[in-house]
Amino acid sequence: MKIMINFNEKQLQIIDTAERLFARKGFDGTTVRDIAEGASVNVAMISYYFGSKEKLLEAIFEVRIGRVQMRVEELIKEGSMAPMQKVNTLIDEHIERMMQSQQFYRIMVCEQVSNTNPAIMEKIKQLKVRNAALILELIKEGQKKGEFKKKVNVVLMMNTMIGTVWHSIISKEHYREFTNSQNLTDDEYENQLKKKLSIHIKTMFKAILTNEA
Amino acid sequence: MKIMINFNEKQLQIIDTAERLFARKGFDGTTVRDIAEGASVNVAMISYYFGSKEKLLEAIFEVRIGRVQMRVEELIKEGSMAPMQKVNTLIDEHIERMMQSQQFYRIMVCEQVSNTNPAIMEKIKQLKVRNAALILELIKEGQKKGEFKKKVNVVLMMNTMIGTVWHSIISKEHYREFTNSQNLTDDEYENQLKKKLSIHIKTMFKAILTNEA
DNA sequence: AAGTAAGTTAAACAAATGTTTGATTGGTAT
DNA sequence: ATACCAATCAAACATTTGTTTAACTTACTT
Repeated sequence: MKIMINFNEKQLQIIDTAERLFARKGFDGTTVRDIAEGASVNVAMISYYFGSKEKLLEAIFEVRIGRVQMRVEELIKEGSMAPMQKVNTLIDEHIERMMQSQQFYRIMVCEQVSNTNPAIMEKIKQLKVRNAALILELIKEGQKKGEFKKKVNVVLMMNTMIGTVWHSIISKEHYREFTNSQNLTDDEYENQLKKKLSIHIKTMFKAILTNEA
Repeated sequence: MKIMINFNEKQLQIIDTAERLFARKGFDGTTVRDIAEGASVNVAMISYYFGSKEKLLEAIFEVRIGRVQMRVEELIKEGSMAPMQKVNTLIDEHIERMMQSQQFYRIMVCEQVSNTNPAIMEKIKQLKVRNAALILELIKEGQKKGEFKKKVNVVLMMNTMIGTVWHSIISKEHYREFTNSQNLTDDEYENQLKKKLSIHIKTMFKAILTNEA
C-alpha cells in the first residue's frame, strides 16, 4: 500500500497506540501524553511526526479507509461470482472486518457523531457514497439476471448490515448473561456471534433482495 | 413522572442544554462554561445543582432511560394487540423515538463506546436486558399462538432494529445527494426516511419471525 | 575526522479546564 | 424588622491540556 510506505515503524507504533486509546477513551479523553507513554516515545514526537493530535487522527483514517475501499472495489468487480454470492461474501467480510478492527470503528462512529473534523467527515462520506455506488452496481447486475427484486433500497440495506454488526459489537457484553454464554471464552463467544450474525443478516437480505419464500 | 419532579425548572434547563451540547461535541468536548452559557446560568450552578459534570450526565440518563423503559413495558403488557401488531408498533415507536431524541442517542452511543462511567454503563445494560426480556415474552406469546417461527434470536433482532435506525440517522446527510433528495426540506427528508425505515424493518422482521413467503 | 541532518529528550509555555470560594441577593418564616 | 436559607454570581484555584523550545544524541556523508 502506497499509504503505509510514508509512515516509518515508529510512526505506525504511534498510530496503533493512538487508535487503541482513542477508541477506548475518545479523542478528547485521550492525551498526547497517554499516547506517548503507550507507544514508548517522547511527547514531542507526536507533534514532530504528525504536526498535531488532530492530524494524527486523520492519519489513522487515511490508513484504514484506504484498505476497506480497495477491498470492496475488488470484490464487486470480481467476475466469477454470482450476485447473491457476492452479497453474502460482502456480509461475511464486513462482519470479519468490523470484529477485527473494533477499535477503529469505535473511533469512526464517535467522529461521525461529534462531527468536529471536516477533513475526516469528508473521508467518511466519500467511503460511504463510493461503497453505496458499488453495491448499487451489484444490485443492478442481479436484477438484470432476474435474481433480485425490482425495488431495492441500497442505502437502507447497507445501514442494516453495518448497524446490526456494529450494535452487536458495542452491546455484546450486555447480553452475555442473557444468552447464557458466560461459560464461553471471549474468543468462543465472538466466533459464535459471528456465525449467528452471518446467518441472521443473510436471511434478512434474502427477503429484501429475492422473491423466494 | 417521579423522576422529573426532583428537578426544578432551572435544572431541567441545564439538562436540556447539556444534552444538546454533549451530543454535538461529546462529553469531554463540551465545557461546563459552554453549558452554563447555553442555559443562561452561572458556571458554579452546575456544581451547585448536580455536584459535578459527571453527575450531570448521569442525571440526563436517569430522565431519558426511565421514559423509554416505562413505554416499552406498557406496550408489551397491552392486552388487545396481536403479537405481530405489537412488533410493528415497537418498530414504529422506536423509529419515532430515535428520530425525536437524536441528541440523546448520540450521547448514549458515545458513552457505550468510551465506557468510562460505570454508573451509566450499568443503566444502559439494565435497559437493554430488561427490554430484551420483555420482547422475548412477546415472541413466546407469538410462538404459542403459532404466528411466529420456533427459532428466533431476540438479541440480534433488537440489534438490527436499533442499529439500522441509528446508522440511518448518523449517516443520513451522507446519502442525501446519493438518493437524489437535495430538493426536499430537512423535515420532508426525515419523514421520507421514517416511512422507508418502517417498511424496510417490518419486511425483514416478517422474514425472521414468520414462515410466510 | 568533521559535518550535517534527523531523531530524541526534558523542561517550559500559554491556554483551557472542572471545581471551589466567599460575597451578595431575594424571599420567607419568626 | 430580624434571622435564616437557598439561589446566584464573579473571581480565584489548582490541574491538565496540546504544543514549542532548545539542548543533546545518533547515524550517515563527505
